[in-house]
Amino acid sequence: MVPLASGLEDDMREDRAMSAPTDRYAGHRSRRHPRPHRVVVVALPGVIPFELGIPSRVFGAAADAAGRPLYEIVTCSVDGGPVATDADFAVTVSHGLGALADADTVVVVPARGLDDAGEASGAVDTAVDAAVEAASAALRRLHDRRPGVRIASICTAAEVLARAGLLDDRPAATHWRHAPGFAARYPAVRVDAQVLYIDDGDVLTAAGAASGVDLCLHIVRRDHGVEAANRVARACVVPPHRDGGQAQYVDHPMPGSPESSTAATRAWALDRLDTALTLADLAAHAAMSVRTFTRRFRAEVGVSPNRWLVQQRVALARRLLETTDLPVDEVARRAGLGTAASLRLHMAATVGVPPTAYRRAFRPSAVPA
DNA sequence: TCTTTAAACCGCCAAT
DNA sequence: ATATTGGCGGTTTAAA
Repeated sequence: MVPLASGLEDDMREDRAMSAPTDRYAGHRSRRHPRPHRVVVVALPGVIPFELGIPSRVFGAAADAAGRPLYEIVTCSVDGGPVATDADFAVTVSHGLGALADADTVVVVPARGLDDAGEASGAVDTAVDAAVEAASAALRRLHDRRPGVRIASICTAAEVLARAGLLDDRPAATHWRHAPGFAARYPAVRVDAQVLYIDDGDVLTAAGAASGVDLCLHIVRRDHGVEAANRVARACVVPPHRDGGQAQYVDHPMPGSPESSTAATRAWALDRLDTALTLADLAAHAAMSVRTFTRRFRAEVGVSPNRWLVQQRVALARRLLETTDLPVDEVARRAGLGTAASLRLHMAATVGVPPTAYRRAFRPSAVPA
């Protein structure tokens, strides 16, 4: 008899689902052979070059074992104006929104002026506003006509998706500074300010620029598996996997309203992961009973306190393995996991790779095969 | 690998 | 009346 509510089982199921094809992406896979998967990056006027480069960098670095590119990248400027591109990658530039017609994945990147769009004053940059309007109308049409197309946004570009109605009744991530106004403007959107990114199937949103990298990696992982995504991560010199956050599967009461009462305690705990932290310690810091703390934590974060703690500890251990040559025992100690045996156990369960092999992928010289 | 033991988890429910 | 709290205890999980 398998325990029904075993969290570990859940996690392992998640991991398997993550590396295996799922039904909702079947369409993308079957279409892969006729022509490469086409990613269209939508640049609004005033686009921020740094953010514009994120999808092309990540998708551009994705290649199969033979080195052939897995994605074809087209950047299109909404207003038909010129877009500065990165010469390192084969990026086609298209003027206007026509390129959307045969997109498999669309990524909308943020632009200046979006972050304070529709602020209380009502003073909206009209050029940006017109472009947002045009882009969202085009996305709306695309979504209606070809429901399988993936549409993603990075940072404040969630504005465009929301305007198109694509986020109605769905969970969405956006930049934390942008979140309150955003939630007020689009009450139908379930804004989640806690997570890095949210994959809601055909609509995906990332919170900030760095999480935009995480989201793009996540897409590569879904399309082509963990190996391909890790190759991209190494090429881009970023950690291969930051989880989008379990909160995406939690029903948030309503956007904006409840300030998470455990956030301060989480930050506090993150600073002392190397020490022993009991549930009682955390509850004491939050000035709540253990029972209330556990319950609130579960509601706000989506996982139980200890499970979250272990996740954070494994994440820290991975960072140490990636960036230092500390002995595995020392890594385990600094991450608060006690012994190397414990670290190995957790990494096997969540990452699927034991510590030394994991390090070898990042620091070949430090760990002779 | 198996055993032991402490801690965590969460449904239930009376008290607030 | 409804909502939140926090103690209890059976079951599950993790560390040694």
